This record gives sequence, C-alpha cells and structure tokens, in this order.
Amino acid sequence: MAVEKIVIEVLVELKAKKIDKTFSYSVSDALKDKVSVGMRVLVPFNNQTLEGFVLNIEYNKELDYNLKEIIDIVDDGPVINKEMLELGKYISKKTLCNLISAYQTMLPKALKAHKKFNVNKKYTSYIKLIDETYIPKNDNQKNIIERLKNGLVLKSELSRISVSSINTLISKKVIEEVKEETYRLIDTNNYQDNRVKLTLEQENALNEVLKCKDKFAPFLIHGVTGSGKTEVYMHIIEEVLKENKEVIVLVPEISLTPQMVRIFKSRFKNSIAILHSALSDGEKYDEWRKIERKEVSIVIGARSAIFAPFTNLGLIILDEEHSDTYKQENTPKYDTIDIAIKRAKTHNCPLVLGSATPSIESYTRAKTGIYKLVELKHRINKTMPDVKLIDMKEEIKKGYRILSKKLIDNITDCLSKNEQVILFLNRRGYSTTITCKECGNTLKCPNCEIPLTYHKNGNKLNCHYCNYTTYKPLICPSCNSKNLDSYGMGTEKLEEEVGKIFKTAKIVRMDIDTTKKKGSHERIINDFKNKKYDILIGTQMISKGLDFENVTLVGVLNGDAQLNIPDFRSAERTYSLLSQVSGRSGRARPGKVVIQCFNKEHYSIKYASTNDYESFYKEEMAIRKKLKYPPYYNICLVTLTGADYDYLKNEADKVKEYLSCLNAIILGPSLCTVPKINNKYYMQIIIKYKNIKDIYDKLKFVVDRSKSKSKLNLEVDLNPKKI
DNA sequence: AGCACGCCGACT
DNA sequence: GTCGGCGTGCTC
Repeated sequence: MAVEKIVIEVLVELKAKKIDKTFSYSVSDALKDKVSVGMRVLVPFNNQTLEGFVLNIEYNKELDYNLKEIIDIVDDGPVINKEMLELGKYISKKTLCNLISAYQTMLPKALKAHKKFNVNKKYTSYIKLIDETYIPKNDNQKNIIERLKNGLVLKSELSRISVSSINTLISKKVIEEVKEETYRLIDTNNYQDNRVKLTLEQENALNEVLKCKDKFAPFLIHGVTGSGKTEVYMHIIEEVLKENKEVIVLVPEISLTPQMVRIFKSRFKNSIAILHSALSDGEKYDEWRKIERKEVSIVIGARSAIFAPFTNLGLIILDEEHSDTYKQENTPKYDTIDIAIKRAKTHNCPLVLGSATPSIESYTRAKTGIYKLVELKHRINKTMPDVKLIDMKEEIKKGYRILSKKLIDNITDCLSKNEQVILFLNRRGYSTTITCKECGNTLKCPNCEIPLTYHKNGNKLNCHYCNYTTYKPLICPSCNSKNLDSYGMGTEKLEEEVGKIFKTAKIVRMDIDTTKKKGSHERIINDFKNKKYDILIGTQMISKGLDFENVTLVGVLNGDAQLNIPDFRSAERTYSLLSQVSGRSGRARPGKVVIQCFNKEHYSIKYASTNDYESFYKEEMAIRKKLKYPPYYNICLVTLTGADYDYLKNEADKVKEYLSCLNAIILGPSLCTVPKINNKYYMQIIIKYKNIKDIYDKLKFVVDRSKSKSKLNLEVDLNPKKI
C-alpha cells in the first residue's frame, strides 16, 4: 500500500548570505491538515529551532534522504498571501536579495519569522453573568451581580468593588471572564471635515483618473504647491470606495505629515489604518490586522505600507513621488514606485503619483507616455509667492554675513504686521567642499562635474565617483582669488543670530535635535500654528506639507548648500527643496520668499525662483544626457566592505574585471565618501548601463561569488538615490 | 547565524 | 604530547 508522503518546503529565518533556498520537512498526521502555504512554522535546523515560512507543499515526492519533521505551526493561518508570495520573489529578483529578506521586510515585526520575538494581542476583559439563580453571600457579591444584570461590564471597573469576590464568583461558575481583542491605536477625535468644491482643473484631474479606474493605469499629477492635490486624491478615493475596493496612500514620512492624516480621518473616519515607523510593534501589528480582516479600506503610511495585505485594491496613491524616502536604503533596496507599479498591475487598478517637483525620471516617463501626465498649474487662491534671490557674496562684502539686508527688512515688516516667518536652513552633514567666496565657484571633478570632496588629511581634493585626486589649489581656478574656503552654519547658530537681531521675537527651532521626543514635532507645529511663536527656524523637516495660514515670509539661508553635495541629483534636489519651501509662504494670503545663496545664476535656483519646472527639466536633461546619468543611463552601485584594505582593493579590482566586458560604463573602484567606518573600509564601483539585461547575469554572478568570501561584504544597489 | 570539522603554533 | 586559534563548510 502506497503511503502518501507530504513534503513541506520551508524558507528558514536565517538571512545569512549563503542560505538562500528552502529546506524540506515532513509533517506529522496531527499537523498535516493545518499546514498551508504562507504560514509560519517551527522547524528543527542544525540543532536549533527556527521559524520559517512554508513556501510549498508537495505530495508524493520521492527523496533520497530522511526528512526532519515540522515541530509546530506558529499561526492559525498564512501570514503571507498568494500575491505577497509572488511579490517577494519579484523583489528578490529585482534587488538581488535573499528571498527571506524580501519576505521579512514585507511583514510587520510581529509577523516576521523570528523565534526570539513575540508581540501579543491586546485584550480587554469583561465579566459576564452566567448563573442568574445564584444567591449572593455578601454585599460585595450582591453589588457585583447587581451591576451585571444589564449585560457585560469591564473587569477593571468591577475590580473596584472587590477583586477576590470576582475570583470567588468565577470559581463558583456564577460569572465568567470574557476577553475581547482590542486595538492599541484608537483615535476617538471627531475631526471636522472641510469639504470644498473642486476647481475645474481639479475636476479634470479627477475625471482623467476615473476614466481608467478599472485597469492598470499609471498617472503623474504634476501640481504646484497649494494646487490642492490632496483634495483630488480624496475625491478619487471616494469613487473607488463606492465600488468596495481598497486604497493605499503613501506619503514620504507620515510622522512629518500629521495634518495629512487628520484631513483623511475627517473625511473617511474609521475606515483608515495608519502605518509608519513611529508606531510601536504592537500598534503596527494591530493596524496590519485591521487591514487583513478588512475592517478598514484605506491605509495611509510610509514606504512599507505598499505591502498592506489588501486583496481587492482599487487605487494606489504615492504622494510626493520624487522623495528619496521611497527607496529603501538597506537590503532589500527596493523602490516603492516599482512595487506600486507591480501591485497596480496585479490588481488592474490606477496608480497616482503626485508631486510639485516630479523626479526627472518620472517626468520623463510622463513625457514619453509611460505615465499619463495630469497638470495642476494654479494655486487654489490663485497667487504664487513673490520670490527674491539674494547674492550673499555681495551681502558679505557689505557686512551682512548671515541674514541679508533684504531678509532683515522683510522680517521686520512681517513681524510688525503680526504675521509669521519661517527660516529654512538645510544644514545636514555633508562632506566639505571648497567654494570660492569671490566668484561662488565650487571646485568640481573635471570628469564627472561632481563637487570634489576636501580631505584635510593630505590637503587633497578627491572625486568619489571616479577617484580623480588633486591637491587643493591655492587660488580659485576660475577667478584666481585666494579666497577659497568651505562654508557652514547650522540651525542652532542661526537661532542665536536671529535672536540677537530680533530681540523681542519669539523663536522656535525645529530639527532633529529639538524633535527627538515623541510628540514634540507635533507640539512645535501646533504651537506655531496657534501663534505662540513668530519665527520658525528649521531644517528640511519643515519643508513638506505644512500649511500655516499666517506665514507670509519664508527665508531660505544657504539655498545652494545642496548643490555642494557630491551627487548627480543635487541640482534636482535643490530645485525641489526650494520649491517646497517657497510653497510654505502665502498659503492663504500673498506671501514673500527670500532665497539667499552664493550661486544665484545656477539654473536650479533661477528656475525654482520663477517656478519654471519645464525649463529646469530641459536644462537638467541636457546635463544628464551629456554626462550619461539617468534617465539616459541607469546606475548600479556596488559597495564592497572589508577590514583588510589591500584584500578589499584586490577584490574590488577583480569585480571590476568581471564587469569590464559588459556593454556598460564602469567607474571606480574608489573609496566611498565615508571611506572607513568601524575599522572597515568602504569601496564602490559605479555601473552606468542602458538595459538591465546587459548586466544582470554578471551582477548576479558577482553577488553569488561574494557570498563565499567571509572577509568581504558586497552589496548591490540598482538605481540608488544617493551616491 | 551557529556549530562541527580540520589543520598549524605555544603551553600545563 | 595537548589546547585552541579561526578558515571552511553544512544545515532538510
């Protein structure tokens, strides 16, 4: 008699680089009907007990070795559904990561395969009366039973009478405890919905998308700041919900946009789940289950919310699509737009990308018809702020080192009218570059046109793209001035300086340092909104989405700082940042923007000040073409890490050797911008290629080869956002 | 990731 | 003679 042999293929939790395959297990009769694909199971593995995902179940499979048996199942049902199983494979292939890493990032921590971690469901206990004939023996019992005559009562409430009486009654089976699962995130606020009628332009955008609501259709909504994209999104969502379909709304960093969440809650009430990094693991787990149980039909969240386990998706919205935060920087280095396209295709639904300053790549896709372009050219209140560019080279000569005369005058004027000011200074850690204080020239690599990085150690300038190295010149090569220097000031110093000039003004600063505590971010925003402060000073975290009616002046300090960051996208980021910041001014009444910089002739600054995206795009594209950057070429970044420099360099050279026969341009190997961390050296190779097919196999070979080298770590990033 | 196996240097 | 260094290889 043939015995049916069931083989369970399990992907174990170990994400060690060498293990990227499933292992086979047998299953006991007790468990065989309970196990299903996508479920977590506990398995014996090399003297350990590990968790893993069931990827396949095969019947009657012949094997030439004995299998170990699955120990137990972890969940009652699958944690990965069929679509997600496929999506994981797609990510693993696209980003060249191990399959287990792909599945793990798709799940909230509570559902990842990991035996050492456990997130429990949260329960609320109620007490229920089950024996109504019981005669109470004392006052406490009497009171308890009296309270229960009308139905369930919270256990915590009854406990105030007597905990021991409750226990006595439970043991006598007079009452019983009923546990009900409760969610951790409960927002009982009743938000006011400020519904407004759409403008013709918005109406048009809405209709364009609705025409394609039942098929895969990617849109790019290019709408200036204040053009009311959010309202358009909400109208589309309403239509999709009418068909009982589900919606994913992605925002760059949700904790920075509490206003956005509030607006959505006001319109869609309790049908929303929120997913973002500031939630605890328990809260994320709860939100996840609201989605899985179909208790909500909208999820708003950051990047990872693209993996919301909806099964009847009708729409994906990706707001501020140009944002770098959509690219995951650690493995798997996926791009959320890619995943969104994949899911929208699977569900035959539209994908709406929105931005005031689309990425060059996305805008190109729209121009070439891959995305449908929808434009919102007008602000709802019809006026764009008046933007002034200030040349700080001139100001410094006149003695205005930090705030220009113009900005000081404007702030004075603004404060006298009881209006509010935002001062923006994007001072993050960036490598020191050398700029001429006379002519504003920043020293760049002759091969890559990327600002050279100054290394004090050795007094050298280095290009970390191609490794071009030269000594720091004594005079500026473009104007022969000796006034070569690096420039830098942070928000903290700025706050001090502004305080000195405007002694009576109430100033608040918002940056990483002042918003570390939970809730402090929202507190600053609310206080500023409620006019507790006159001037808000901040980094890029104040550049997005905030809507302050009383702000009529935005001052940008060091507006071209971003241009000195050695990255081919720095012009694009400068344009985007300046547009976003300027958009904070005059949301409700005419506003002004003053941009201070050293390079006011730079096209990114010039066009940002006139809000001329189209011209910026054309000029940027010419440069991208000339220097072979995206979208003309794709970029792949290979990063090699190791403690032994000579060994690392040798390996890097070998990798370059392997890749050199390809139809691609290989730059490097060169040391990374930060060449040494924790006694490990970092080297990189940049590949510029036309078609992924040209390089994929060799790239895979290089990655696989590196897995057997313990002294070497090699990572591949296809389409990196930061180089 | 663990853990065993295996082949070379300085010690009770 | 042995203890232990960590390079290599395997885990259903």
